Amino acid sequence: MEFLNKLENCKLFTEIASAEVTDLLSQIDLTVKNYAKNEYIIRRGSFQNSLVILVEGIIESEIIFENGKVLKVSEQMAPFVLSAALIHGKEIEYPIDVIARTDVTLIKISKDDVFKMMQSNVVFLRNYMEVIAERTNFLYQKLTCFSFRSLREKFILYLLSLVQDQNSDVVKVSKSQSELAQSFGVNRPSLAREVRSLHNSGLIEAEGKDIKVLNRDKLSQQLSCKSNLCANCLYFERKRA
Amino acid sequence: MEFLNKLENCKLFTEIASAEVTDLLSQIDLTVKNYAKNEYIIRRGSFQNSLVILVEGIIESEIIFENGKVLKVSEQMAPFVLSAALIHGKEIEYPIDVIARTDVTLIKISKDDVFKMMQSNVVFLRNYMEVIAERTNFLYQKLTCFSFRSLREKFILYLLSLVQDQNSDVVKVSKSQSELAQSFGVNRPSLAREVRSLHNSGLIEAEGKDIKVLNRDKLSQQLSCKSNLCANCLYFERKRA
DNA sequence: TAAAAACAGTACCATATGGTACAGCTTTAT
DNA sequence: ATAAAGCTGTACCATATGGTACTGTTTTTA
Repeated sequence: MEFLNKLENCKLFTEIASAEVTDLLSQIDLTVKNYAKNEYIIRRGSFQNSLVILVEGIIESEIIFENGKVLKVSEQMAPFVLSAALIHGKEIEYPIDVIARTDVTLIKISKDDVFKMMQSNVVFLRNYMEVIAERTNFLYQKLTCFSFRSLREKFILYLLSLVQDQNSDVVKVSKSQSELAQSFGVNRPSLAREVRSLHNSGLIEAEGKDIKVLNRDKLSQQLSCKSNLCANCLYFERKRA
Repeated sequence: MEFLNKLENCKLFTEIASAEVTDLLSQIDLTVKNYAKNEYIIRRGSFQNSLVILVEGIIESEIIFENGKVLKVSEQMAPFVLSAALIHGKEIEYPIDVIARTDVTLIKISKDDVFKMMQSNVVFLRNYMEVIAERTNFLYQKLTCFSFRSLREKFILYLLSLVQDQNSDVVKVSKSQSELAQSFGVNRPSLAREVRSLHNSGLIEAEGKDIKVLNRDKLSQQLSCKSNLCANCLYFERKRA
């Protein structure tokens, strides 16, 4: 059980003593799977019956359409729980593609075994429901952001979150423009144009991946509504402790 | 317990015998609440700790922004379960506004009591998870539709769903243009323009709320991707048996 | 280290949608 | 019955974004 310590870090097992976790897991079947970088882990349209716990590596959830368009939904690093809600539906086609962005190790637990664990440990049940609640909230926020925010606003929100994360007005963008554009659901040149526009209005200084926020307040004023929706964790979910 | 029969129709209690439902409910506290038409049931930004079961009437979930913009997320008629996932989160601000569209009766059950029921009845737990799975799927579909579909496509999908529902090429639109526009997240005149455009291209004959689909196939061909995402239940969730 | 791939910057034009305004019709409330 | 409110249809212009193409730079891969 070499993944035990990694599993324990996962939100599903917080506040459950090591011994109890071992006990819980001994009642069920775990499948350990490895995926190479860029391999598909789940395909959109398939039927999923297993809970997936990412114990090593980084994955990306995205929707890849027939016409080649891509919407990047989120990016997550281990430990992370996948498809906690969806496996409990009947005949639900998985709505997104999940792809390994690095080499990845994950654990699969069948739906039935998930139920077993829910019934045999209340804390696990609580944790599980909390994971689902957070994901649901994430989806609502994403939806909100998509229908209310212009590209300019999306980028500003992203910038402000970087400023907060890196605790500095001079930030380094870690994503490529194409990636960002895919997260925002827009064309890549459109994003580049918007960055230039913010630069030219004197709100930021952008040079490659280095961006200096010149006036945080003026930047915030560009937002059509101040509600803190979307401010955090919207585009890329944060690492969970 | 006058609402018992109505509660039993709710998805949460399917495949649970009447006697058992009574038993389950006797262990917990139910609060019955009434709301008048157009009253707010839940406000965006508030903290919700109770499961809400709609037993009578019609409600609407929407996001109303400070600048007056509105996105209609869904419309549901009794029996329906609300906030099944979100109440289990810690400090999650409710992401949508819920409004009574008719006079409404609903039942509230505290988060703790929900847990009690989950633990004391496996079928209830299963049903509960299924409700959450469906809602999650709905949100993903909505998100997908929002990022991939043009207004024209959204309207075509809506039309095709009407054709299917009413089982005829001549359909009656039951919603006002403003409502539809809010569901699609666009301006009202933009929608009107698009309807005119479809009419002028000879794909439909639109006169007021009566629309005749002249060529179902040609209409479908306008869709950028054929995937059956969004085809059903996307804009307005269907009545659940 | 060289070749290939990915990337950022930019230009150009097309088009979808936003925003506003107004007219005439229909439904709802008084 | 009348006034008020809400609805559809339409026009006009502004603007945000899409789509494509090309260039030069940086990073990755072989």
